[in-house]
Amino acid sequence: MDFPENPNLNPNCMHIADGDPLSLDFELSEYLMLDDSTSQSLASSEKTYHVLDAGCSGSTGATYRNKNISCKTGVKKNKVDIGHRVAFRTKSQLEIMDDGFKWRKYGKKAVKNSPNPRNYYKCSSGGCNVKKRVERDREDPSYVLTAYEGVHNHESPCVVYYNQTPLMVPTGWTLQASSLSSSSS
DNA sequence: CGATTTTGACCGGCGC
DNA sequence: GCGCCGGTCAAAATCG
Repeated sequence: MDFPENPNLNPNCMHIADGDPLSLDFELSEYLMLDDSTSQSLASSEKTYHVLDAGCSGSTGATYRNKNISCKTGVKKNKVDIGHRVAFRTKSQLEIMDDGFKWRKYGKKAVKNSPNPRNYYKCSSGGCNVKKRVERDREDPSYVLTAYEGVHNHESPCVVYYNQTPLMVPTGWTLQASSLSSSSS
């Protein structure tokens, strides 16, 4: 898989602080790796995801066509290709998941596909233009769809690195292989 | 008092 | 060309 900038540093990994206040019960049901080179071609509301098998070290699984989280304006020709996109679905009451970075909300939008508003966050660290998009699953309001865009070029404010582990799983998270059938209640 | 959130306006791309 | 839609901006409000 591609973690081009920082081999040690997962682009969007969860940095779990010790004694993390995350006591809520959410389970990561899907971890989706968005290959940007393929997403260039998206012109409709369908998008191709590469499923990253949870618990398996960074292997791209089969492509997965289902949701339409993302949209057309993800990559602008005039803008710098931030290159890295990760989306995953999390079962959680709260959509604000503390992944160790500081996020500043900069927008909220009601999207057509979903009855739920979508929130836009930016990494509040200067020079780091990683963005994050959070919305509730339209079919499962108990799930939260989170999409990261870009790679952090700095360390997390509360750094706890688990080197060479592609996916950080806080204690209490239940990872599931990326099959929809097993992810639902 | 600085940082963050809120919220409506604005902008650009795309389909018709 | 126009309208729709998603994404971003920015001023005001709020919070710590």
